[in-house]
Amino acid sequence: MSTGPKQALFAEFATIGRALGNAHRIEMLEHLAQGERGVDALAQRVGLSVANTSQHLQHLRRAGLVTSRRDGKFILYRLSDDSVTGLLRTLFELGERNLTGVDYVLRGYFEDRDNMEPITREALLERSRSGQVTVLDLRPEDEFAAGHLPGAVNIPLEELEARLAELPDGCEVIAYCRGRYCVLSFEAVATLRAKGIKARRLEEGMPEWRAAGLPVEYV
Amino acid sequence: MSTGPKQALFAEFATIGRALGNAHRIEMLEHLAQGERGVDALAQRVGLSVANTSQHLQHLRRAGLVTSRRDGKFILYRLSDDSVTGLLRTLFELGERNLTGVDYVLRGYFEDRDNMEPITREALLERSRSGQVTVLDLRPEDEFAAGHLPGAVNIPLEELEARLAELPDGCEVIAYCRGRYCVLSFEAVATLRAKGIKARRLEEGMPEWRAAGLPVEYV
DNA sequence: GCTACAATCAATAAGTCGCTTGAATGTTAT
DNA sequence: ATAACATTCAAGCGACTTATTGATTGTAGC
Repeated sequence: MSTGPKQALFAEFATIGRALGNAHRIEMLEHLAQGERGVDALAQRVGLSVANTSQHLQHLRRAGLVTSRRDGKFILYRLSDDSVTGLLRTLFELGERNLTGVDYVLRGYFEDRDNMEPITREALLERSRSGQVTVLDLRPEDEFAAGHLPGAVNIPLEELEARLAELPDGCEVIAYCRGRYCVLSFEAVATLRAKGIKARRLEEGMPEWRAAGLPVEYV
Repeated sequence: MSTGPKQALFAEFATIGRALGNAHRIEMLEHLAQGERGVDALAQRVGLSVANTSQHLQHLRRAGLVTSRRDGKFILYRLSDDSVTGLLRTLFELGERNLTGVDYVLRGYFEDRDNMEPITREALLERSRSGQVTVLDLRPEDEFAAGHLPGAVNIPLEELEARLAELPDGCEVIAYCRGRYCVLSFEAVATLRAKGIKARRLEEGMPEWRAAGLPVEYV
């Protein structure tokens, strides 16, 4: 009926919605939440062609979710705003609460999700003060270098089995990675338990930790 | 590349994004944030055919954003969760900050947005305690009846010019409606000022007021 | 039962999205 | 300059989305 300013505004907001309406783009946002990246690097991580990745990124930019800057040959993209992480988090929480499909996937893939019961940030802080735990970061080295939890050990998931010896004995391992739904830590916990090592997942990942204003280490 | 659980999860979350990726659906959500509605009633308010509205609503339901219940001949839809309002709000804030188009629309339509400078909830609470202001609700009567600001006067926008006499003299009018971007209050402020009445907009609308846990009147 | 009405379904046409391919632009290093 | 590389553009294809139409299901009231 009326096609006034309200419709025009909502049409604008809808472009943000559409930008979030694709699994690849959400995955890209999760990666960019770790730090800025070039197109090629991102393309590799999400397993898409460079041209395709570039188009997705422009889609995200049109929606105001990412910005870019040139650095020599590279064009580096990053989240345009800390609140993008917040938007993603709200999206995830809502999905986990109201979408049956989410629960289905989580249960289907990680049979015993009950045993996977994650530990919260607060609980981790408390327990790490008394030195009872080893904090394990499963992301690639460059993401680890761009900021990680204080005192965390970095072993990228692919190398975990080969480098089990680096983990101190008798300590419970708390694994974390990119975010709430990043699978690295899920797989790590499964691997560790199969080897008889006590392990649990941290509820959330690096961006949420950062967003909560908790200390970040760059060593 | 890998099409693991992460991709499956993100695909689920993307359905929420797609649901938000259409201006009509966002408008529907804003209406449903006022209270539950039948398909026909909603269709009229957003100016779409019933069949089309029904399809949009099913889209929203698939995304877990709305639920429905049967009441006699009617099927009433409502937001499935208070956090949907929160998601919308985050979306709006992000858009207002990062989308040039939003600013363009706001400026283009309401030439002197500076004069429109809205008043915050807190400021309204403070000033209304000393009785200096008239709070004006511009929504249709049924939405007013489903909950409104304490002490508010209800004059639907279409009737405003005819019912100016109902407003007390010498009092500044604070106008509000469905939400941050609902135009009713914008138009009302313009109308009132043209008549020489001091008027300002409340920054946000009913759902945000409710979400903030502030008192709601049902008289 | 039959009628009236609310809502959904099914089929369609026009438009948009997502991915691929190959060419074009822009920057660095030789 | 020229070569090498990162990124973007442009065209094209198949798949999905949106709005319309008319038929269908389900409920209330006679």
